Amino acid sequence: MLEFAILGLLHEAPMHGYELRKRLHELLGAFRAFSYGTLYPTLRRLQREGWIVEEAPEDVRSWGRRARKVYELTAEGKERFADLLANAGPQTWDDDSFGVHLAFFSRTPAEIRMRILEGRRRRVEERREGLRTTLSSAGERIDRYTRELHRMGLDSTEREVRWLNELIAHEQAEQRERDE
Amino acid sequence: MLEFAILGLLHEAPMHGYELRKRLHELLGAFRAFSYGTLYPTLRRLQREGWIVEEAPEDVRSWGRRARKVYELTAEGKERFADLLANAGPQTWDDDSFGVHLAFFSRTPAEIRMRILEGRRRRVEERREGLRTTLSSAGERIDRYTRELHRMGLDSTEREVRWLNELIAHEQAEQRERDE
DNA sequence: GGCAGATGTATCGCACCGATATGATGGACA
DNA sequence: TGTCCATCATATCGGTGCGATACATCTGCC
Repeated sequence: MLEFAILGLLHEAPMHGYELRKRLHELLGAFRAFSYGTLYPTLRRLQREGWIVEEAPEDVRSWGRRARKVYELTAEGKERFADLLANAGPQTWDDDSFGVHLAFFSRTPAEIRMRILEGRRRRVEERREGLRTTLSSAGERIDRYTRELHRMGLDSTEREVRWLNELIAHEQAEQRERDE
Repeated sequence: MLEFAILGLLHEAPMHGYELRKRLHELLGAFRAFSYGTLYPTLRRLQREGWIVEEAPEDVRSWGRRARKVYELTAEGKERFADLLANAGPQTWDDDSFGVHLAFFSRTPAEIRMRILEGRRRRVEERREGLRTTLSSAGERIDRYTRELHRMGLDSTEREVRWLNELIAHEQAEQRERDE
C-alpha cells in the first residue's frame, strides 16, 4: 500500500521522504498514517527495485540542513504504478487499501473505479449483515457496552454503504455523459 | 491487545484457540479480527509467561478430533488482566485498542472507564479538527475523490464524538445514582 | 459414495507502527 | 545576546498483527 501511495505521489513531483510523509497525511487524512519506520525502508526498497531514483544531491553549502534525498520516478516506476492502478482484486476493498485507492481515483480508469467501488460495497454489506445478525440473535450474551460497540459499527457500515451508493451513482451518471 | 482480549475472554470459561477466535469475532464485531497467525503464537507466549496453563488433555478416544488444547487462567493471569484493565494511558484511545477496551468495560472500574472515554473523545476531536482544516484550507490541491474521502472521515468523527458524549453522559448519570 | 464446509492447530514472510536516536535551522522570548 | 522549542530531516529496531498456506478430522448433504 505504501508503495502504491509513494509511486502515486511522485507523479506530482520529485520529493524527499519528509515531504512525502506530509503529503501522505494531507492526502489520506483520517484513513491512514504511515510512519517513518515504514517510509524510509520502503523508499530504499523501491530504489532497489528500480521504480525510483535519487536525484543529484543538493549542494550542501547552499542548503545548510542535513542533506535531503529527493526521489524521482523512473519509467519503470510509472509502469509499475499503472499496473497497481489497474488492479481491482479483493484486497482492494479492504479497509486499509480502499482509502488509498480512492485517493488516486482521478488517475484510475473508469471501469476499474466501478469495480473497486462495487467490491467495496459488497464487502461493507457483508460486515453489516454480520453485525445485524449478532445484534439480533446473540442479544443475551452481550453486555451493554459491547452492544453499544456493535450498534456504532452497524451505523457506520450503513452510512458507508449509502455513501458508496452515491459515489457509484455519480460514476454511472458520468458514464452516461461519456456515452452521449 | 490480543493478550488483553484473551485474558479477558478466559474469565468467562476455559477455552481452546479456535473457540477463542470465534468469541473474539462475536465480541469485537466490526472493530478487530485477529488471525490465527497471531492467536497461536500469543497463546504460547502467555503460557510461557505463566498467565495461562494448558488443561489436562482430553481423552483422544472420546474426542476423535485432533487434540484440542484448552487453556485456563492462572492466578497471575487474573492479576495481569486486572493490571491491564486499570491502565488508561494514551494508547488506550487508539482506534485499535479502544474497541477492545470497551468490550471489557463491564469489568473495568468506573473512573477508568471515564478516563478512557474522555481520552478517546479528545483523540477523535483532534482528528476532526485536522480534517476540518484540510477540507477548508487546502481546497485547491484536493481532487473530488480525496475531498469525498475527507468528508466521509469528518462525518464519521463527528458522529463518534456525539456517540462518546452519550456514553459519557450515561456514565455520569450512573455516577450520580451511586452517589445518592 | 463423495464432497463441501466446519473444526482444529500451526508456521512463515511481510507490512506496518511506535519509540528512539541524531542533529541542524529558524524564530520567539527574555 | 543567549537559550529553548518547533520544525525539518533521515534512520533503525523490536514487536504486533495479517494473510496464505498446510495438514487433518468430522459432519451433513446430495
